[in-house]
Amino acid sequence: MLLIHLNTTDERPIYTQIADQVKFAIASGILTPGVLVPSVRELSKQLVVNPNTVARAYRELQSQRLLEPVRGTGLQISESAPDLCRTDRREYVRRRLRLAIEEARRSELDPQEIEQILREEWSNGNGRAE
Amino acid sequence: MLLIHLNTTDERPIYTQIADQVKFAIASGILTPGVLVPSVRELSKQLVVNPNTVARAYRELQSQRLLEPVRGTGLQISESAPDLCRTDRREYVRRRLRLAIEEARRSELDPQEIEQILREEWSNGNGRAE
Amino acid sequence: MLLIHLNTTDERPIYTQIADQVKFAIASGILTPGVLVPSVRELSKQLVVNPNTVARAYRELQSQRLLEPVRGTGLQISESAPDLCRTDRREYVRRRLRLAIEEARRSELDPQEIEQILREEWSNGNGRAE
Amino acid sequence: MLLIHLNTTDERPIYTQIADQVKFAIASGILTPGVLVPSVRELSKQLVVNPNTVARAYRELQSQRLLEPVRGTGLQISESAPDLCRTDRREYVRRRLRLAIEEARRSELDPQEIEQILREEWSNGNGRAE
DNA sequence: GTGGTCTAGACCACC
DNA sequence: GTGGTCTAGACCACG
Repeated sequence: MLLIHLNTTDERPIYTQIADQVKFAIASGILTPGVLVPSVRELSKQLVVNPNTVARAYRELQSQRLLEPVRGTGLQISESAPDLCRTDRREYVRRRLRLAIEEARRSELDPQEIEQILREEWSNGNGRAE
Repeated sequence: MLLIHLNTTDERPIYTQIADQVKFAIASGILTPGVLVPSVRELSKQLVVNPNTVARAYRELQSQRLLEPVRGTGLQISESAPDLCRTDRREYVRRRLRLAIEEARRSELDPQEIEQILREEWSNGNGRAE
Repeated sequence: MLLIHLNTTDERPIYTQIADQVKFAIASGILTPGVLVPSVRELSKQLVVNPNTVARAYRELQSQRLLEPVRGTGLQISESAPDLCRTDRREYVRRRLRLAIEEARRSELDPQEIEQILREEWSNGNGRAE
Repeated sequence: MLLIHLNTTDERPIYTQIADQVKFAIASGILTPGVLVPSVRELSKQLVVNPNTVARAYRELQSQRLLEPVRGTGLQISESAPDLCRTDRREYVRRRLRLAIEEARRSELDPQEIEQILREEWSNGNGRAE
């Protein structure tokens, strides 16, 4: 069962949030090759979201060869998806962290203070659920 | 002299880029209370941007009590601006880092790997001139 | 249904009149949390003003956390809006009255005479339908 | 000696503030017919204000027949000024108070609460020197 | 000269 | 359909 959590206050578009979480589910083995993702209508109902939004997320995933259509049945995880997602994921995480760190440096805040913040924020979340 | 650089590839709106750079200039002491910011028309000419866009940036800064109008003369840095900007900046940096870290966690990548990436990215930039 | 009336003789800008009337509507319970305000285009058509003017009014309300965007859908009254508007309204009324009274004092008119005027003007309006 | 206090945070234009205070000074007998008001240059220096601003205030006062030019000498208080100002002043004060009260009513705040605020604000200032 | 308001209209992302 | 961004240009009040 695929669990997706949307954050409407997040500035990122909803379709991106959906696509990213599908990718994470693939990378972590929750979704494996051959498994069908929920139908657009079903997922849109579950997430209380416009069907177009889910369709767009799936479209993105198809264009990245992570989902492939099975005629008359739905969309399934592709054979190559796990590999693609695992490397993607690492690069993605690295890139986001790098951007945040670069911006922190550009703010001309004292580097020691930045390091302090980094330490705090990293340890903050460790050990808690969600 | 206030130097503002617009990044057209940056996804953030122009007025935000302007406002943020004014804030950084205040936080780092380049702009001090009582100093007039460049006039809307002047800055818009310098940045090759519509005057309305600059005006909007300045309006945001006014609503945050960082700029105050001197009638018929222009907009000046408020007395309280430096304090506000310094704490703002810290909060801003912290928030960006926290969001990136939270997303990294959500990716279900191995925490040790995340920490490794964090270390690498942080030390990467240190020691180099930007 | 939200009814907004613009007063062209009022010296206050149109966007302020719009924003204030939305606030009053929230304070008096005509608009409740979760309700969508009329779309920018619709209200601008109804009021025969430029869409940008309505958008600006809504932007002010957003920056005061009274409206929040529902992406692709519109702007809704925030959960905290009623409380904010009710206290705001009281402060607003108080401020206007204080300013008028202060100016009356500064006029060096006999205080007894001012009090007399205050009484008259206050009782004048009571009991009549506006 | 004419004492004028400008409030730069007041939303009213400076030239209006100057003109009004001259009127109050006439109404209260500080300035009497035949007395010369300070020259534009002198008053502008004293108030740290653009000479144009003082000139405009004086222009308004002349157009209301409160000041009259004495060739080669300056502007003097007119014979009829005190009467004009005294009635003006009462009407002015009354009008400002009425407008504030009307707006308070329009806010649909509970009338009892408005009366409460009125009482508080009125008694607040009594007894203190400003 | 300054900022503020408003109009008109284009283009974009999102749902 | 929705709001958001940006441009272009007119007009106003203030100093």
